[in-house]
Amino acid sequence: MMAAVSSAAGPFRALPPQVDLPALEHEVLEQWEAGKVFARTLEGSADKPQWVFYEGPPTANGRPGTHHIEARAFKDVFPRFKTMQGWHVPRRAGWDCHGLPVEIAVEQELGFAGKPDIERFGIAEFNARCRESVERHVGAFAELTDRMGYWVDMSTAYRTMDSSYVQSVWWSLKQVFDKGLLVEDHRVAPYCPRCGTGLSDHEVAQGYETITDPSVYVRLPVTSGEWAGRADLLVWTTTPWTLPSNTAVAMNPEVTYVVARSGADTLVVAEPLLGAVFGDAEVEVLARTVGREWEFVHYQRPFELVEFPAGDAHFVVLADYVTTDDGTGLVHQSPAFGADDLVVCRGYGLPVVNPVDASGHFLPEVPLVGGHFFKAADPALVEDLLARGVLYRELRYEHSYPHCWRCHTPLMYYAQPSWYIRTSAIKDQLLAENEKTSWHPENIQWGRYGDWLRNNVDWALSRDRYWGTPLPIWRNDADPAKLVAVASLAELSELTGRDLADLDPHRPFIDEVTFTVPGEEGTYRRVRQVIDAWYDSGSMPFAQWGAPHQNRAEFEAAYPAQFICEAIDQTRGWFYTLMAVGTLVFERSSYENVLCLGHILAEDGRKMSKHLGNILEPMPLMDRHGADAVRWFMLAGGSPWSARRVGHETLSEVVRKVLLTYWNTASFFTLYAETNGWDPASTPPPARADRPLLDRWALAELASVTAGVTDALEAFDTQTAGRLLAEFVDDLSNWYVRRSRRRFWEGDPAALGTLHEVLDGLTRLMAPFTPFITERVWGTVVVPGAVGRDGQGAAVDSVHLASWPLVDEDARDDTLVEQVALVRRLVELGRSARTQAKARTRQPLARALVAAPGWSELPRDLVAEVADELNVAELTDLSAVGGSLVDITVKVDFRAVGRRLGKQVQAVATAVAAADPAELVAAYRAGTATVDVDGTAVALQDGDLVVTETPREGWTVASATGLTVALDLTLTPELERAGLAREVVRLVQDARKSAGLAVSDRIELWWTGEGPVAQALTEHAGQLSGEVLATSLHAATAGSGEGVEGPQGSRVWIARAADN
RNA sequence: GGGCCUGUAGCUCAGACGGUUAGAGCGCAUCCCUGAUAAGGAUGAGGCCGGAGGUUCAAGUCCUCCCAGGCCCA
Repeated sequence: MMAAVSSAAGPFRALPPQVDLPALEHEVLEQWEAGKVFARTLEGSADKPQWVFYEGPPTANGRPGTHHIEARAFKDVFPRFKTMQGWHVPRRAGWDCHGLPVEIAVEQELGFAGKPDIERFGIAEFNARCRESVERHVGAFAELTDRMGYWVDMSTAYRTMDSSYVQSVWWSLKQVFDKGLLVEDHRVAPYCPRCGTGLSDHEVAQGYETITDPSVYVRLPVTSGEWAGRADLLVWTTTPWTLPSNTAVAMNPEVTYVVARSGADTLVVAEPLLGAVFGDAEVEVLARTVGREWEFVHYQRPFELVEFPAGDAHFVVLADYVTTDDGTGLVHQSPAFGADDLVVCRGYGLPVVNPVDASGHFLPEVPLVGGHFFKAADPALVEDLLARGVLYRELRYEHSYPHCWRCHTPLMYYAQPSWYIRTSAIKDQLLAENEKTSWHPENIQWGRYGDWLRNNVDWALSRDRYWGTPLPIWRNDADPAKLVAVASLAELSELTGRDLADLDPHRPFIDEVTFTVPGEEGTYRRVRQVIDAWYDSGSMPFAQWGAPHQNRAEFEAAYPAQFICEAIDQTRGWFYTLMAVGTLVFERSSYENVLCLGHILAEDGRKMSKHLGNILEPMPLMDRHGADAVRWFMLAGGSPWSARRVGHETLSEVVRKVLLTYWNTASFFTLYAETNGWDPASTPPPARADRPLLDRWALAELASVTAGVTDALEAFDTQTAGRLLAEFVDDLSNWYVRRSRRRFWEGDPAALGTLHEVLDGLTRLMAPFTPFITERVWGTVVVPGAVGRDGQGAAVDSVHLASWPLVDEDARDDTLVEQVALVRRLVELGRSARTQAKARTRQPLARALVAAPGWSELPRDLVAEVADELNVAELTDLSAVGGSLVDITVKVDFRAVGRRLGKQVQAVATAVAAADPAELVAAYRAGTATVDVDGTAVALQDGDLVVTETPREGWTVASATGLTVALDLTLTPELERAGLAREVVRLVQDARKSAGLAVSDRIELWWTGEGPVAQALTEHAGQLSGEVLATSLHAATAGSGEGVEGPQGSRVWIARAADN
């Protein structure tokens, strides 16, 4: 900090006007660390009611990006706000440790190609590497968290891989199992052949990619019935690799199909698709029948590469799901690779033939494509179809196709046994829980998220993988129908008779645990799967405590959460799993309010991505602009729920407009508080009512901003809160401080006390948004002057330990706020008029005319504000000047009249426009105005008209609706001399500044000049020396060439006075 | 194909209960002000408020349809 330069004895020390915000933030971080401030906010509120926040665990995989700051800023601002309001808000960090992302990262490090490599390497060693990888990445997140000032307790962070966490998850799964909602089923499910595991719907949802596939139309000759040997079924598919296992062809029973001949082809297609198939070619329709007539008609299958079991196959089946939207209306069936196919073919007792192994490759014995990866087999198969004349047409087809969200391998739909949670059975409950949840923004509730719930399908829970919470189900090897779900290692110890309390519950160790049940044949062995890591994160409300095995009371006290927050991609992720697990296990959702954020984009409006080269790394970003700036942008720069672009431009604007303006106001205060040695303890400001209007205005604005910000934050609306704060910072600096400067120079306790009080309130309001800069201002501005004024404990050493400001109802003064707003509008108009006339503000003018509603009620002090700001000696009310000299335009105030008279407003407006303005306004001001509408007299009330008056001539005028300022530009020699004196004052002030003088330094002043300048300086010598703090004024001999050039050939120069 | 979001100045975005001259900031130009200010202020250019209908005395704002972009899903 700057050393004290003054001998004054007040408690304040000046803050430098310039500030290096990132450096300041590092100092504040040290201060928090040393003072254990975060911990003290928690300890201090320990006896207060709890406001529960859940931290959605980031996947501890890969490095954090700038978008991570977004959610973390919101996760920080509301707990800080609530803490200041007097709630106890424990915040516990967490890390999502399990899952495919981690496994894939480790596989890549080890150069593995798939599961066989892992099996050879050893599961124990592989999982150890996964654990180590997770621990590595946690560090980078912790660093980001700390730097941005996100207060969350990382020392007690929960980790989904910890034994206690895993056992809590087990416990919950056993609850689900006992309710009959955890079942094994053989279904066709999305499956990643590279990872060798099925995926859940919400994982699939994240991995759609646009790709081009072959789109083939294939002829299948009819071999039975009326058309045997005379026609071909035409089927369409985008997955030629499923054709070798073709089992049937499905037709819609209700759709009309035709047998159509075109050239050499005779094909069976759905009638509505005739045009799409044949195009412009000439077509002869030979027959027309509904689909159901075709049932059991046999055909020749496209390939003879795969053996089918004995029994009937390769005939037409009927299925309602077949549409005529695209293709041919005949759908090729391969039950191993299609969910619908499996259901339909099962109904006909057809076999499930699968020539593709679990790694996605055709079995080696399959001719032509043996050993090919499924998608890579397409070209060879299509070529063969073409060669045999079976291919009718081949196109390229661009569509979005699901890919593995982690490794980008195209997914197969693949029939295999999996464990499911029957969430569809609790759909109504989920909808009911959603009804009770408060979403921000609202539309997510019944839009994106509600749709997702309404279309709920069972949760595919199991993964045939390694690094995850093992599915805690043991199966009897003699009777596979006998299953035991286990809720903890303690329970497992009982079942096995061994103490397993310290067993690592992960694979492969848990797989080795087997047991028998007395009186039952066979041995119980664990099923091999692990579970979806999303289930882990959805379990955090209880698993973070290890509940219910331990900390049961803590868990119950903190369930459900009042607040969670993530980005919109979590609608089907954490928002869902958290609600689903809560509802499954406790029949109650685990959160009440959820804030759903839009994504952060790069400056070019695209997603940040490595290959676009538009990544902004979070740590350098904060070290350049400061964490406060980045936080402010995230919280208040645009709407949090729409996508926003972040860039250096935007951030430096935040720094300049918000942070530096605030800082400079604080710095200004300290400068004059120190210079004047102001001590509120010995020189308290006068009672509010006795302070100047401007002080009361600042306090009134503060009260109204306090109310507005509080309301906005209660509604989770940081954007509105931020806008109010930014506007207030601007008003405070550019109106209150600027207009009150003179009083600060003089050390007026009313001004100093008011600004001190306002900075106190403002700093508290801003603290949750920008915790660093407010902390410094608190320490240097608020604390030294705190004298227990407001009973809110102002003297605490951190703003984050301070209480949230209450709205000072006594200070609110809406009339005053409106009057000052009027003053500022008039000043703007006056400046506009000056600019038009090229009359610089430094040139004093004799008078101006003002017309404005409410002008006559304006207090003298505020009138003086306008006069001073416009540098005009006298302001006259235009309406007092007299009708003959002014032009009057008048129109109705549609809002006022429309509200009262409804549709008559237009007629009134016409009548008002037709009336003589001067007469009408005179009557209106007397309260007796009426207009004639269709023969009836309509009385006009006060506020019904907008009157704009402008002087007829000889004035420079600026007007807005209902407001006019007119300047008299006549310059007398006296006024010109006053202008010259002002000019010289400005020159001297510039000279002071460039000489680096302190604001209170006294100077000696020399000048040369002749004629009006000399006269002006002599005449205004007192004012001049007063303004520039000159102890003596010397008229020097002309022509010495010293100093700076002034108006009309004058020169001035200065020296610091000896007696400072 | 369905759902949702967005569309306002060259760019980034505000616009309460519908009210008649639609606002900021950035950028540009010309000025002004300055005992805190890296700031601030004024003026100017720049707008069919995506388009078309409708409701209403009155629509950027409410309703319907369409167009464009994005996200999510089939």
